[in-house]
Amino acid sequence: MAELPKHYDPKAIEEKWYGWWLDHQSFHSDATRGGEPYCIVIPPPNVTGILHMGHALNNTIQDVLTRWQRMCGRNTVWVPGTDHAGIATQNVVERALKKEGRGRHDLGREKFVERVWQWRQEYGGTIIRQLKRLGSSCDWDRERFTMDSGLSEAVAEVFIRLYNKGLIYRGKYIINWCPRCQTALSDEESEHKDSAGKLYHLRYPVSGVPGRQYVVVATTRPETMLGDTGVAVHPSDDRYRDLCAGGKVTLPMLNRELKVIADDYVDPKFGTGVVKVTPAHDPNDFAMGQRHSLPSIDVMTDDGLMNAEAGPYAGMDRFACRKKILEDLAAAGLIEKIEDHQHAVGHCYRCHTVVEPRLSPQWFVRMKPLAEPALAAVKDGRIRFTPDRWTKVYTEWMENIRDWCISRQIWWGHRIPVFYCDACGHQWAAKGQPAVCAKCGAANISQDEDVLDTWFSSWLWPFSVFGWPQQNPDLNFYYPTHTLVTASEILFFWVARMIMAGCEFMGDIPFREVYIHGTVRDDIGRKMSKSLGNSIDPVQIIEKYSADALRFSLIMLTATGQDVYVSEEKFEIGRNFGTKLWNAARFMQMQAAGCSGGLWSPSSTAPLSADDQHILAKLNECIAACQENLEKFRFNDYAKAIYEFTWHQFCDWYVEYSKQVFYGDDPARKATVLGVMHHCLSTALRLLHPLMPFVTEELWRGMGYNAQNESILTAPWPTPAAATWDADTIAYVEARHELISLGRTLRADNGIAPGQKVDFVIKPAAAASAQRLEADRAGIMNLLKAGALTIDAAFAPAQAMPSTLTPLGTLYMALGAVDVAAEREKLAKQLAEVDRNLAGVQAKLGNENFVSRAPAAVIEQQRTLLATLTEKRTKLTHLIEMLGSQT
RNA sequence: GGGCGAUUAGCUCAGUGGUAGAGCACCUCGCUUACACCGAGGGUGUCGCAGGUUCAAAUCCUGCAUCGCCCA
Repeated sequence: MAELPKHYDPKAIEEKWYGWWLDHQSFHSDATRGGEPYCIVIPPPNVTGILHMGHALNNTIQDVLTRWQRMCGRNTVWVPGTDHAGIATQNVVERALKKEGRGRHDLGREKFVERVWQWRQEYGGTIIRQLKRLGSSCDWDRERFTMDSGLSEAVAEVFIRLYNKGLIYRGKYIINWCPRCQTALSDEESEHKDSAGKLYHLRYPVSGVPGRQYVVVATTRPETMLGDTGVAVHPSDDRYRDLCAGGKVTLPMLNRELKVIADDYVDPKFGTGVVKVTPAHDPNDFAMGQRHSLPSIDVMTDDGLMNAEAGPYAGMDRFACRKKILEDLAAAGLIEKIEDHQHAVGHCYRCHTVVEPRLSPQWFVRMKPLAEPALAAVKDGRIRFTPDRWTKVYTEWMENIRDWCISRQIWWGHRIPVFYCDACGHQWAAKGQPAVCAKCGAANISQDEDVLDTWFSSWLWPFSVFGWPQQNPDLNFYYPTHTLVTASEILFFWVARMIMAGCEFMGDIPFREVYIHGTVRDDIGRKMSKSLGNSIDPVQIIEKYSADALRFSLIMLTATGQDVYVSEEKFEIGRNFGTKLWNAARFMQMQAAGCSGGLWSPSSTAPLSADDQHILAKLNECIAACQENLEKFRFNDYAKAIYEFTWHQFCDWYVEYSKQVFYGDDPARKATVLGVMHHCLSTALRLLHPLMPFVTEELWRGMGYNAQNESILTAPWPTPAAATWDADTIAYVEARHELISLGRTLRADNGIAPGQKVDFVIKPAAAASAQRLEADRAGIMNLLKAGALTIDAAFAPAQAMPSTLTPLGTLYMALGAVDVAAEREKLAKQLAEVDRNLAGVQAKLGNENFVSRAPAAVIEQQRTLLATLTEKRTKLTHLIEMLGSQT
């Protein structure tokens, strides 16, 4: 095979392998194939969306799980798709129309919806293409869209079932109205932002109460006073007994008489203890209005202007009206005071316009009955959240659940399947387009104008993607799905509702585990957003650093469930790691020539050196760590485990060790070492494949590991091998690594250039280590760049020599000229450190409480430490004495 | 106002009771035939503050401070 180029060039390779996987249906799963299923459904991205870092993280995690489980042999499917994003998509198309000088009403409903479909055909595939660039191993044959006919049927089915069960109702309630989108929003779609506002204290004239000219009410939205129909005080508030006993309060500007009511809702301690009551523009006021039969007066239009009820202010924008009404009140001397006031103001999650709480006829789902089984599913552990703390957030939301406003006053979406008969007034829910009234048979019927909230289709996703309500083998095989991977932002919007829908319509949970990852932020902690201009485009990162680098870096940075801080330089981690891996493979290719006979494999009986055994032991540890961390959703620890093994164990030590074998003249040893390397690399590639699918596939084939499994995608996930080595050997190699590092420090401290050879002497601490060191002489010399190496238990330096204590003995470096003062200082510092530690250990062991109460193992550990430190102290003292006798 | 999270090396973060760690950045030396997207070496940081529990606390408990998020 051709020699690999020096640098990995991802571009061509990523395209090549993604194409190959698609051509070979590698991501496709089929229920008829049987086996143990593993299933993930994608959180469907918005069809208008483009890939951002949040998607990149979310989908990388799903792909890691999917590829891992596929390699583990499960019949794995990751179902992709997009949602129709009612408001967002309609906004996009309306904007395009506006450029043509037209609005949706110019086209009419039917033509407009056609136009949206057209838009979707043309531009809706962007994010899907981007997910492919990322390497997502979705089963694209199963791609779904929430407006597909099948999914639309699911929506209708669900609506009708709930409607007939009495769980869907229509009524006039306070909802969040977006005057720009001109539609109702659910509570979850109204984002509360803290704003610096004002609290206006207004005087409302009073008559019929001696000594009281007016009452003072406080409000943050003075324009809503035009809809006031009452003022309220707390029933036990003695200050206002007189007012309740027959006072008359008049609304300024409109001279409307306001009813005085007493209601527990009023907080006597807030403001003056009197509140204005505006039932049509505030949820709490609405509730009070209901309790006291106050009329509700809506003073605004759909687009946020004041309507005829606002009298002289009719036609003004709501904020212009606020300004004008304050001027007028001030002129009339009716403003008592204005205070600064911090409060949360709802904003439309799509267009960020200030939401207007407003009385409006809308459709709602009664959530309480749906919430109970969904709450139980989490409480009894059938569904597990990771990190666990989300369980509490979920529980609290579910326990205080409020009804869900599902109607939207837009055209793009699933139209509410409710029909009205003009003849008999009958109202019913039905699929399709009934021709006549279900009750009286009259033909003049009409359908409700509203469409459903997009989430009303998303909450069915885990089963609607498999064809529900049609019963079929896929649904039986894949449902319930296994893992849901999502960000905390849509816990209420989506996750909670899916659980409710699963329990209600499938009679079973939709998934077993929910992994909630953090939000991707910029490197100073701000959420990435277009308006801040701080977002990093994942596609650009892929162009510059490769998809593998993007994926690896993101996961490496993501502590379980914590937010991720990214900046562009961070992606170098993944790129550098890919190159490192690539070059290790190149090195192995170059060594193949000098081997004779069969390469080592785990079934070989060829003798293994200590280093061979050590790297195999480390590989075992790595396999175990990858497995454990993936099982626990500790993706960054999984990434770190494979990174640490590949770079610091395999490349830093084993590859370096191998050089003296390859540069030597023992062909059988060469074959063994190369075989061990291939075993390590082919295993590491498989462990890494879920995270870096492209480079691992390229190397899998490039290194010729594809005899049994053409693609690494279906190669078996590694399991730890049976250990054929002993702990002493492994410990010895670790100790020797330490010796070599300490020797290098000696060199650096004494200013020896990296290439310069210098002689070393080891005075071994024990006979056993002397033997092993002797056997490893060549390797040690190589790694220390030693000119000569003496191993001598009786060694006593005839002159001053830089030295250091290692676990295997004292290491001396031969130098012509030695800076004795510097050497003495270094040793003195080490001695001080030993003394400090010694004091700590002695204090512990001298403490009777410690000895009597600490576990035996801890005491033993401290005793060993005491012995080690004492010995170290003796040796250091000796070294210093030796120096002292020199000049 | 309620809840949750964070506070550890210059930066980003691991570390859930037993001698403080990683990556990056930075400094020194080196283009030694896998790799300069590299190698070797370099870490005293009041583990936010104050109490408490314990033989032993970055780790458990309480309070406080600062920052962030969610919900009212």
